[in-house]
Amino acid sequence: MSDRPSVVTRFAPSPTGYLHIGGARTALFNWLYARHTGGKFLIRVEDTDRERSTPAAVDAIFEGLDWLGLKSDAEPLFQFQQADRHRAAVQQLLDKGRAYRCWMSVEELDIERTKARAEGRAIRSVWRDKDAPANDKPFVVRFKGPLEGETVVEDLVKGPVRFQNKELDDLVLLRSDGAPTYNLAVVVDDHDMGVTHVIRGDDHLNNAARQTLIYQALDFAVPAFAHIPLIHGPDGAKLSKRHGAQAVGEFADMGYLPEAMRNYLARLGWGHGDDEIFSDAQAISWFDVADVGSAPARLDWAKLNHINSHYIRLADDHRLALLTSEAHERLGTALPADGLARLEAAIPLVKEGAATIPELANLTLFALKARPLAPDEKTQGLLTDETRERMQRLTENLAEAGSWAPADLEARLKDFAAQEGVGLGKFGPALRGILSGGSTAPDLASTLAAVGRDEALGRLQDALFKATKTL
RNA sequence: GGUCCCUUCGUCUAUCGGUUAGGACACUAGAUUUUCAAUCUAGGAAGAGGGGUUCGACUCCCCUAGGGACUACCA
Repeated sequence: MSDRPSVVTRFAPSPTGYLHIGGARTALFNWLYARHTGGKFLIRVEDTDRERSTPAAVDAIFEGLDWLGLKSDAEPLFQFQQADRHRAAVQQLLDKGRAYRCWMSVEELDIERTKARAEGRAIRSVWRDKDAPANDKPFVVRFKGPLEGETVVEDLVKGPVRFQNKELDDLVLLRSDGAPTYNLAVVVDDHDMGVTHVIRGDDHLNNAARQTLIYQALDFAVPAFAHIPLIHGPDGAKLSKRHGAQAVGEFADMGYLPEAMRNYLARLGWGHGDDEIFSDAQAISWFDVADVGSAPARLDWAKLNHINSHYIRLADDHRLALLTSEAHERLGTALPADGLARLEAAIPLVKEGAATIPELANLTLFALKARPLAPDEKTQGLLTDETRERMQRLTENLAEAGSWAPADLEARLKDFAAQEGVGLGKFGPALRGILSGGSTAPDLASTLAAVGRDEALGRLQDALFKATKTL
């Protein structure tokens, strides 16, 4: 009996840049499927292109996966390190007559390519059936694909996809410098890693047919394929810089929570009835690649915001305070020494109104300002003589408050309004303006309480009594 | 050009031959109101087009149109 888990999935990014949001979703689907089936989720870095692969990109990708909470069940594999194994597989193919050396020059290839294109057929090398001449010129090794018959890719998302073998060209397995190419390496590595389900982007569907042929030539079991559609921008075009963000790091910086990202990304292209908001545990128990939609989905910022605001409400206040303080630093807000404590006091009051962390930063501004607050124009306008005098009476009233608890403050404000014979609208806005310095703030009693007795009375005094008298 | 994939409200989706085509986001109107929100209620909004198959098609088949991928000694 084998102790190998029944399902093994993998995420195989090429380290040529940051972790793209589409790639993140691919990783998420692989992860979900592995978790759902009780299998394993592996990561393989496809760095066979030495020109374009960079260590910085490797770091960026792992950082992105880490942030998203997608951990590999084994040490990540670096494809380039398997090069010897890849070359051995090519030798095997050569020995079996399923591959051949090709001495076509770049120029010759160019000519053949344009010719083949004009004739609407796949390109063929003249060396496919020619004996090797005695020479030491550089050559590549190509796969010798069948010219007849068809290859069917049984795709879990798209259904069976049929390809005529004669349409598939003889792809390069080994470059002239002896380095293996992607199409060979994926097959060998996926086999060696025991991958049973290849879940990857739509853009690989055509390759799947060629790869299937290689699997067969090598006598490897062909894994199940699932080609998931790419994510498009809100306008339906391929996601690009002008859509706001592509890298998962950018989403993090924009104040989205990883759990919100997982929920949103899972919902993009996959669904479970009418469920919109669900936990990781629910996603894992419900997810099946076969249920992934076959059409590309567009990134919808409004919905992402909605889901994120849901998770912000659920999030722990201390965690939010930390994130919000980072956001404030990025925004250039001057944080007082007790900034974190002030944030933690203010966040429960405003978190329901925030869709992202920067919004939370904006909503907590009122609590962080240092005395004396610069009065904004609107508040100045509110302070007619009548209102100013009423506010002075209110300040004196508040100064006598025995309790600074929100409920008591609330009652006190109401009593004061009654005592003055006016509605809250007569002085509420002015009180708010003075307390917040013009920033938005929660309801008045909560704001008073969050700011604290001394600070609140101080702010009132600064605004109302500066030139006249002290309290 | 060739091969392949895709097509339900503005967006994400449900529907797996018989539904008043459902939900969510967004939007609109109203309620609430001490700012900004949030919240509550109500409302408008969809099967790309054309042929078939069938008693009956969003659902199955074909064609067209429109998107997209691949067509590298990139992955």
